[in-house]
Amino acid sequence: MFPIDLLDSAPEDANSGTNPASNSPLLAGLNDEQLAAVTLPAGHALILAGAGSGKTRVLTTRIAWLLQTGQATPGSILAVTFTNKAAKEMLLRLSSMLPYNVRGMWIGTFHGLCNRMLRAHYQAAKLPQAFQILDTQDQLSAIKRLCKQFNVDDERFPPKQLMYFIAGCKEEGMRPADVVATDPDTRKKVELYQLYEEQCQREGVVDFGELMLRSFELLRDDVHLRQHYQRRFQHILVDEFQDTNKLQYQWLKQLAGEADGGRYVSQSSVIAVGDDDQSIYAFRGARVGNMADFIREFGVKNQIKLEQNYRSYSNILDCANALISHNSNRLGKNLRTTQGPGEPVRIYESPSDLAEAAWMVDEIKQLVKNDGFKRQEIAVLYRSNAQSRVIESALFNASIPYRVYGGLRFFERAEIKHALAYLRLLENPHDETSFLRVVNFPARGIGARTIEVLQDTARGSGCSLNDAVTAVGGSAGTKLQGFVAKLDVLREQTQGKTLREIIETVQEQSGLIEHYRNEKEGADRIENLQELVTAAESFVTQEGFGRDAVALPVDAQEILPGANLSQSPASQGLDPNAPLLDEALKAPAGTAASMVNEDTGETMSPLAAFLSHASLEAGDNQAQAGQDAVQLMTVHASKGLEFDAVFIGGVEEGLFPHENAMMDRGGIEEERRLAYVAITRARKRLYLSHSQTRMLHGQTRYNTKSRFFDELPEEALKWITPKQSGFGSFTPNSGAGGSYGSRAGGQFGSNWGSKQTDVFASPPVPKQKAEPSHGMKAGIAVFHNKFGEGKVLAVEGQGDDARAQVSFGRHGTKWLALSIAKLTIVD
DNA sequence: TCCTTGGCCCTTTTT
DNA sequence: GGGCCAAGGA
Repeated sequence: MFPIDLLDSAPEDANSGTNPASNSPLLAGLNDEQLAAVTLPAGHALILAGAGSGKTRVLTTRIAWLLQTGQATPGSILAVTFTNKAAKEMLLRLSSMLPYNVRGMWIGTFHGLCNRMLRAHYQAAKLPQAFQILDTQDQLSAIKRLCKQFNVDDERFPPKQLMYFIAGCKEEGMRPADVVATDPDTRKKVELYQLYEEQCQREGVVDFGELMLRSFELLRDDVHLRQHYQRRFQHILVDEFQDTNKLQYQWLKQLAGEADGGRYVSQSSVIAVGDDDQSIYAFRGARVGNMADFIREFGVKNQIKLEQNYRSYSNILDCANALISHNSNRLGKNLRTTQGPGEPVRIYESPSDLAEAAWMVDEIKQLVKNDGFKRQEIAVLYRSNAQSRVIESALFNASIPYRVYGGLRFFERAEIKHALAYLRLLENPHDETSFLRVVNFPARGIGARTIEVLQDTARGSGCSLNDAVTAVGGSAGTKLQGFVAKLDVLREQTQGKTLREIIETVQEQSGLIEHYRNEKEGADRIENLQELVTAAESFVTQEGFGRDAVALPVDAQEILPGANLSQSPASQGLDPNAPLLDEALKAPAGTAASMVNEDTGETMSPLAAFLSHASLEAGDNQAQAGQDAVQLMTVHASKGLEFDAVFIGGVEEGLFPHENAMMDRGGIEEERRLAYVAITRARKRLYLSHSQTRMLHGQTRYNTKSRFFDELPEEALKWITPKQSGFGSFTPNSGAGGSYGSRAGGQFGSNWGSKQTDVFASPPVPKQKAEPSHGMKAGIAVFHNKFGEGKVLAVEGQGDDARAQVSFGRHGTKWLALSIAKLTIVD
């Protein structure tokens, strides 16, 4: 057995000793590359940080070092990341290095910082003060509404596709007028894009792309504001630079002062940190090319590569390096480690996805039992979410705790969105997405027909739905007016209340709680609604509003002196030379935010801030953190994480690389980067597997092993075959379909035989227990005298203890002891 | 108005 | 296979 604890003390130790200049405790333990990056002189620089090379550490230490050596003030730093997770991590580390509150610093996600900027300058950005942020769900429903209104053929222009189109345009920085439309379809889409924009503006809402674009335009078009921020941010640090899209890069250029063609060039230093080999978000507009552009356009002299990897054994790194070397146009980088080769990377072929999952379960059991791995240090990664189901059920049947990342997150839950919609309407009654979401929820007799009349009326008189209700007659009008009156009453009742009180009042008065109380499965939802109160309370405390802060000011205009300001930047307190930040950092927390304050971003009441937070940060779905459970997630979701043991399933042509990515070279290269990311997650053990058959979308597919296997170094691999044989040999071309597997060359690659031990003579079937006598297994149909026909979801236990989980439709899902319940198997 | 049914779609995912 | 949505019946 491999001594797995060999590594446990390694990372920090391996870091030290190479650094002669570590006279500051801050710099202690950095290796030469890291030290050079942390102590870079002023000027633009690119840091190519390989996986596991201590990137976040370098970034945060750099910031702390700048501050400690007096080269920067907290307010002169802008640090931007992509995910809330990364931003939080950075803030957390910084706050442990720095003696003061780092919350007021401009550290956050692109969208979070844009939101902050737009809140502080909402008038210059031509937005209402209480503008609301649409998340993807909201955006889609807004687009659907628009399409309905203009009778758009949703066969020809599916709303989802329109949404991608609009988001894509915004990612490129294009307004409708900027889009070159050569064909009628595109012209129509541009027209709808224009209408969508008008709708959003009318309703006072912005989508994610708009946050970015609006903020960019604000900087571009308002010379005073731009110069102010350019002078202010002397140090700009960008994390995951390879994932920036065109617009984000332009935004950075505005802040860095490079965009004015030399007329105004700031003294700022931009440090971009990234890894071109880990760019995996091209499908949402990320442009690796930004790295090369950055080097050229900013005249970057300083490039530092962090290639020392503190995470993985060399067999794993060798695989990663060899694989990624097949990509073209790389900036060039090779991970190295001082750790030994470690275990070989294991590769497994299975006859079916079920067998693959069963093999994983067996291996996981051994890792835990024999090799002392913790379950939470074992991850199963897959290319697409659909793959998780089979693995989940295998783990479930083996009673191995697991946790699936991804899926529905807290703020995306229907009941939470309903509650938030009421809250948003308190702030902004013209937010039609929210209005329509709850106008008849809980049901109050306002049907589709009534809504239609209301929408027509509103359109006819050019006002919002909220304002149009008085113009609707009859009983329909009465009901609508009742709804609006209810909102008015709520707005009244919540004046001067704390956020907690507001949410509780709204949930109670809106009838949401009542509604879910009467619903069969409403208990969970009520629990979630209560959780919303808790979330709000901890938000308020964390943001420094103070628990008792008044969340809805009695009169916003009065409390917010910024509210009626001004066109001139001077009147917004934007004296470029004013020391903005130290004040902000010292500002006493605990009062309701009351100034237009760029450092906290709040022109906002706690309620407004919380609503922004809910849109920008959907909240995680990590149900029972802390439980020692195997981690299941997509490769995308695994970025930035690491595990002792990693399984990558479904490494097959068509799945990984994904068939939709095979059209062009760029697609394959992105898939390869994705595989690179997946491989570099592993510290000690790495398993790759592929399956000859796989059920996907209700069809059996026959996949060949991925081309990526051919790009791995043979000496780092171990091709494992099952110890036990059995079952008839697998015939690839049996069965229907075949459209997937019939690639030239047949099922097995040309160099297959040399690597695989006799695959046909003893088919690679993993160890399987003999079929239990009751014959129950997940997926089969059964009949029960009382509950009728049902489907077995899972089986566990043996002999007399054996029990099955069966879904009976209207009777729900039940666990039945097989020795007692009379279940017959239906063909 | 609510519930059932059938058709359709299906890569990855953050903000 | 399964989730979502629109349509149709009670």
